[in-house]
Amino acid sequence: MNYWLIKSEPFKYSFDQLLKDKKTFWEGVRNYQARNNLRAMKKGDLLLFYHSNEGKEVVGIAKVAGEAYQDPTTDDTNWVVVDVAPVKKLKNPVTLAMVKADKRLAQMALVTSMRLSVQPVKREEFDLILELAGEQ
DNA sequence: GCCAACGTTGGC
DNA sequence: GCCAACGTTGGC
Repeated sequence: MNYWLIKSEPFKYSFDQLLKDKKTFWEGVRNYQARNNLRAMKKGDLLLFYHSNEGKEVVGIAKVAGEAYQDPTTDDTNWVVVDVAPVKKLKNPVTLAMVKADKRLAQMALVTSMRLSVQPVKREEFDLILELAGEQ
């Protein structure tokens, strides 16, 4: 089981929208590193859902509902999407400021590779985020 | 809206 | 294959 963090601008696709849709395919990734992370995802992997720009916070947990396949929105075979389903909304969103303020999370890609839109998360980091969210 | 960081493109 | 130019992302 692996853990990941995916970013979305809330006005483009928010976690609430995902809760409403029950399932979506994660499209629009046009960065090789992010793409490679998508390809590495396995069904059942857990995802932190981060809102960039507005909010700048982790708002929910989602999971990989289906592994990478050709992005249906383009003919370019370089790009893939994965199926994503909501798990739960966090009681208290974890803001970027909180993550940055916590020394234990200083190594998170969210801090070190700010612009990467699909990034791996360590199990300890995932647990810490849940702790900060008041989920455990 | 600005700008820093960073990834990609294209000329040489 | 280098690197300057350019475009995009995302925090502030």
